[in-house]
Amino acid sequence: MVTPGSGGEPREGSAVPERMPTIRDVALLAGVATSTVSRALSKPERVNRHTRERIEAAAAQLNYVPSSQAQGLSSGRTNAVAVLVPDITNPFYFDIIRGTQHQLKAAGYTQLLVDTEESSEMELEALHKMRRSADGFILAASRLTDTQLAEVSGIQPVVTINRASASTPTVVIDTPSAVVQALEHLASLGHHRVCYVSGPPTSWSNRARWNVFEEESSKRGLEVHHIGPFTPKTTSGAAAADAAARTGATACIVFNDLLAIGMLQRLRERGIRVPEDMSIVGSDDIFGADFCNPPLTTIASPIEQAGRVAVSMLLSQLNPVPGRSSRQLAVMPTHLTIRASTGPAPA
Amino acid sequence: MVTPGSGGEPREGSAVPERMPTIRDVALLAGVATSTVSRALSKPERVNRHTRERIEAAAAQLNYVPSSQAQGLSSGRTNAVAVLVPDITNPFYFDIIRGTQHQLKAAGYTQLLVDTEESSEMELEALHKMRRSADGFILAASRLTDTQLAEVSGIQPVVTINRASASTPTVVIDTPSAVVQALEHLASLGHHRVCYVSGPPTSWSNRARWNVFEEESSKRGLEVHHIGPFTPKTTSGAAAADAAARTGATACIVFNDLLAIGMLQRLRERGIRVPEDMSIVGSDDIFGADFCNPPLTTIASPIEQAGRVAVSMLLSQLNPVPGRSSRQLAVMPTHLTIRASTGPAPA
DNA sequence: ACAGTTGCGGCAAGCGGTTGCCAAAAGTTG
DNA sequence: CAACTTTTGGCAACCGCTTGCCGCAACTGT
Repeated sequence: MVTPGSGGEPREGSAVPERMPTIRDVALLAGVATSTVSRALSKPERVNRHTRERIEAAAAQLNYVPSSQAQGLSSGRTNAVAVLVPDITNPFYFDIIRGTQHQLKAAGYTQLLVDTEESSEMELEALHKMRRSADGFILAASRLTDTQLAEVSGIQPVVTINRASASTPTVVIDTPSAVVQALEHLASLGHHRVCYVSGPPTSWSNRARWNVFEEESSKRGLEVHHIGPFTPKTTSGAAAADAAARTGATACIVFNDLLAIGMLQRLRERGIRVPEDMSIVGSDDIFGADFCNPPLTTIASPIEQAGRVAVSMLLSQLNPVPGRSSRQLAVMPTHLTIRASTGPAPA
Repeated sequence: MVTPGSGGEPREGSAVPERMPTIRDVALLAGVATSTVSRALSKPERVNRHTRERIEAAAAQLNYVPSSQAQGLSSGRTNAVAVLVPDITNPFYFDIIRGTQHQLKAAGYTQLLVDTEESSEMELEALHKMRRSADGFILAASRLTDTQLAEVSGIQPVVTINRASASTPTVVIDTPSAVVQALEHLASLGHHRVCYVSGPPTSWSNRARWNVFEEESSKRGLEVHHIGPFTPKTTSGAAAADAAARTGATACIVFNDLLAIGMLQRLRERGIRVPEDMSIVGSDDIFGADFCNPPLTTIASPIEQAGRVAVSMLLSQLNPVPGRSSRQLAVMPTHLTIRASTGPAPA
């Protein structure tokens, strides 16, 4: 229709559906059975070296790539791992994604990335729909209840990140202990009225941080305030900043950097100086925390590493070593990174 | 071994390998043949409504989810699209990933995310290894040569982003035209000596920007400088800043925001004021460009939308509508977002 | 030289769907 | 009411690969 040329030459820019070589083609070329090819490629020791080399040559010549689909069908494993994050938008998760991606690739797995949009329903749905296409799941900051989580992890291999639970292997980032550091830091700067700026109520780590905050603050005799919840986005920072200013607190520990950065912007607009009038501590040390204005004092977390560890834990669950039982909990250390958003309490 | 309890109750936290329901189970329960189930689920009109409802009920009851593997095996499509980006670390690609992810999910596709680490070899390798597991590819800022690209896109459906090529459908972000705007902006502020801070030499968009920059600068009688190439990361900003300062230029247009933000930091360290002593224009308007110090004037691009459009183009290539031939080129508009990093030329 | 191992490769039965083809059932028409 | 068309559902052959089982041949020890 387009070009009535002789013999249907491939149109430029469109895929030629030329049949891909199969294991059969390789077997034929190498003069062996398909089973031998399969073994030569996956369990090299199961096949004579000479035969194997012939097969490898044939495979190379044909440019053969096994179909992971077919492989999966018969072997029952997909060699893929799904990573579910509440919000792809959030730089925090990007570091996680980067970590998982890296480690998964190294182990020969494919990463299936899913954005659950902070919704436990979507999370469950993905978990359900993908159970056939992934060997395991990594849930970053899962919004699931304990019950749901237990149920899910009874059905398929799961590792959670920043969501402790008895039923599931977990890697948690130890922000609570750094909250203590942050509080000490603020106290030593002379702050007496401190405020916790809360993130999503469904977030386990938010609850964990608040608990420590409250406990430690009162232990130190500080006047404690609590505002929120706020959506953990820079855009919610304005509301958070206003609310924080109203409490009369001179220092805030904020659920995460995103929110903290948003607050910084708003405070600046309102002429509230940071740190002279108010100190701000964020959490996560995401991309941007070092170059915002002022640079943010924050609870630095090895986020990417957390992603990596999560993958390791999942993989050791998928391919268990008979002797050693796989680790159920990894705690990633954190520390306070002090930059310019914290300073002495106003006189 | 762990608990010698009676009858191997599932160990907490480990997956129970309970067999998943297959299409056969559904067929049995509904009292029809598997073929009918298959059809009821994929081509509803091909089956009597009453039968279909019975099948749907059975499927729901069994909690049946078709195995995408098996589906793919027989149908030849995987319902997955691979997205290759040069560097997951780079916020620019976050936005692309977000866009593709969104659109792919809406179309019922799975996204396979791959980091090619700025290497054309890894890109080719991924393209090759995954050709069985993905129906198509989206190459963001591909590092491939025209020849390689042509070859690849002759074999499989590909859409590129920010990498124009005759052989492949492409969505380009029209930064060049915004470079003109930026240049005008700078000229109107009285700048006469301008510098282009170059990104990776393998980047098509870098070349495109430089070409326009050079042409338009000289057309306007500006003294043009060129420094680089630099790796597009904030850490390269220091070197870039130093080099830029040495040229004597009063304004820089920088390959991307990452690099620009890095320069901002370095300039500040060196006591070179932005914009009083030097104006900086970035490109992309990534996360962070609005809250760095000073906020960055930049060429804003609808990055996420570019990702979405790329997916649309790919999908229309995968499922062609007989009548209409699919679009080969989409140009995304850009505009200059003026913030605080540009100002009048120093006297 | 003989029975017992061991190494290596082939056979064939799936894995869980899809789909071309066919036949029975149902609906149409003159 | 017979002949014809249209629905509708079943049969069975794959899709490409893995794997349990088997048998042959070469090797071992006595």
